[in-house]
Amino acid sequence: MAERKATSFDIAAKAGVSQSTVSRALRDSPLVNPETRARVQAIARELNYQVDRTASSLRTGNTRTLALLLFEDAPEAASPINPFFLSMLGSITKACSAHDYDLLVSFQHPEEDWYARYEEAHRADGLILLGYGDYVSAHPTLQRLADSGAHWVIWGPRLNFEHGICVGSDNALGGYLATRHLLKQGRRNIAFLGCNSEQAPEFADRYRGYGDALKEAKLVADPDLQVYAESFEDSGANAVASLLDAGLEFDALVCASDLIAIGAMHYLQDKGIDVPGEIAIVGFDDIQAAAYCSPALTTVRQDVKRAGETLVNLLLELIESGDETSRLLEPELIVRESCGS
Amino acid sequence: MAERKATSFDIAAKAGVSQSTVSRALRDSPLVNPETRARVQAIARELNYQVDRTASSLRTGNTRTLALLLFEDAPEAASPINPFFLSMLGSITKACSAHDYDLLVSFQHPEEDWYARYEEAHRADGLILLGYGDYVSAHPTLQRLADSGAHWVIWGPRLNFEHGICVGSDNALGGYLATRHLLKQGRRNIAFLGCNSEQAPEFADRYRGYGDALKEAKLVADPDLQVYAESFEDSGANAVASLLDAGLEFDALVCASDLIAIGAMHYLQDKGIDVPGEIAIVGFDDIQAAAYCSPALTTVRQDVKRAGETLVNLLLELIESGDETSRLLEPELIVRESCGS
DNA sequence: CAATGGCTTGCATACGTATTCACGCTGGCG
DNA sequence: CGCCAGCGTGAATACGTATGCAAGCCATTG
Repeated sequence: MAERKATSFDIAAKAGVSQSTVSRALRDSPLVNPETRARVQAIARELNYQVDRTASSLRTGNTRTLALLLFEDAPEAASPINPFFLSMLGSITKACSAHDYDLLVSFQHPEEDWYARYEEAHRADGLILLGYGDYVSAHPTLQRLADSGAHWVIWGPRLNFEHGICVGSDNALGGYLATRHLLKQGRRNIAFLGCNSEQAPEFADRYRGYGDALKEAKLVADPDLQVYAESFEDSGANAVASLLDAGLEFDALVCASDLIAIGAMHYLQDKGIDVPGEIAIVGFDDIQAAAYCSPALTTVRQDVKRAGETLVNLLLELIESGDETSRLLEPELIVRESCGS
Repeated sequence: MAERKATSFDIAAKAGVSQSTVSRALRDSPLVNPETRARVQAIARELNYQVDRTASSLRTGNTRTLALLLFEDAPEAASPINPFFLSMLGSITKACSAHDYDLLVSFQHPEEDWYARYEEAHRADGLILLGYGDYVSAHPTLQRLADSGAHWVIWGPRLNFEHGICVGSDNALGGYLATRHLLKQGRRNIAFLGCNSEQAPEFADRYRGYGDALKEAKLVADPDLQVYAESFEDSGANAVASLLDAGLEFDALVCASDLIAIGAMHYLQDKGIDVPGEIAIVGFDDIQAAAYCSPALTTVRQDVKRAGETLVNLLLELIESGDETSRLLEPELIVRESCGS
């Protein structure tokens, strides 16, 4: 069957009506006689007719498609994708399906001038930007995007652009919950892994929450126990190693991400240190691996399903009504084994 | 800037040439004078002009877009996506980017009549089908797709359709490698978890490889040690529980997927049984969590990166030259801790 | 009986691009 | 000096759909 695809004209001919009527009938327009509509729709089914979305988009000006732009630190094909973003991708895809929208997915080299490609090229009605803060929000082209009147949402901390909206977790609250829980367990020397990240400004908020919880407990955070880490296992291992090497006393770790936590946990276990017996650990994100490792990782869950739905819903409302506001989602502490409860 | 988007006519006016010339210049046609071309391109840049892909597609008949259809057992938004497919999604996305193609991602309810939506509706030039075998390959609409002359590739075991090509792992080889390795470690009572899966026919090939390795070692597979499981943690736990409850002797598990292996491993650990001391475990897939669990899981890696590239490359060649053949990819044994090496 | 209005339908056009066809101009050659 | 070749350009059109506008028909009403 290399035959030409059926068009609305073919249906029109077969139904003995005009192409306009076919178009209206297929879109359930009230203008067309119910009988005619039924006849046209029957013929359309019979011919396996599908509206040509390309032509339809050209005519109507909208694509019923959203574009997801993923910003990764290392966009080479070799590197694995951050598992948290991968889950977000899954939930966003499902949220789009639910609204009968299609989703274009694409990786972006942060250095590239990605600004124009999608909305400009009339490929999508709106954009979802996903990636660790600095790689996206500090990008000069984001300003251009904001100025362009395009429809977009971004995952991450709130930004001050006139157009475009932000959806993110309340990272400070998350850091606070993690730390308070450890304090309730009686831990007193709590270190924080993930300060001064260049990669992820959201870590700074988590760190702030950690400080708040200590302050509330009338404790002073020991500056030596607050160390740098990025969201990789290696980095978590290095961070905890530096603490051990310095001979510091600590009985718990609040980690700015699960990858850091898992790296740190494995390092401690390799050194024969019991987790959570000697050192309790709390992570952040609740990636899938958090539940699988031993001991299972207590962590601050960012509800990926709700996040994806929120991003998509807000973007669609923004497209339709043009008016929406940024949102902050509440994270949730998931207590497993690594915190010693 | 709510202004109208610039069109090729705007550029034409500004450059003092016709729209035809603009179109040719932007596509680097040799027909147009190099000077004119440079001038036109400069103006296009200046106006932030982007070719309207919708109109372009309508005219040329191709979209430079592929569609990825993901078939999941439980398409409700609540359920998490199988991590192996999620990684494939990532690698396919990257492979498309590398070819400057866009990727449409969409979940499919297996019961639905998904056949027509993409190529038919002129949304994509080709289709990639991804999901556990039966949900896709046994579907009646796949036959319609195969008959329709559409361009598509499917991940999984080879199928006999006239059109369309299959890319999959050599699952039998994988099962063989896993089992042979355990035999080399001196294990003799090796159970297999994942027989008779309704979900995943590829498990049957893995099981066959397991049998081949035993036969090669002149061992007879104990039928009691070959149990049913689907690719969920719970199912793995149940499977190994049934072995323990039956009081059977075994010193190793070959699992048809990593999720099964992780479920089984945790169950054994809960019962105070040492892995790999008393029981060695090998999984299949090499999902991210395999490296993170304790002990780290020895597993048969399906090279997700190469798989994604192969799917995309073959599909593109199929679209362009119309002639390609199915491929079988070699899996690789990744030795970690859970096998007791 | 004429006028009005509601209900259906068809005609014509626009969306923005890519490409076929035709044409004008320049220079070389007979 | 005239003709032809070839390069560069423009005019016109097609891709398939959605929709504003106009018109036809029938029934109702004054």
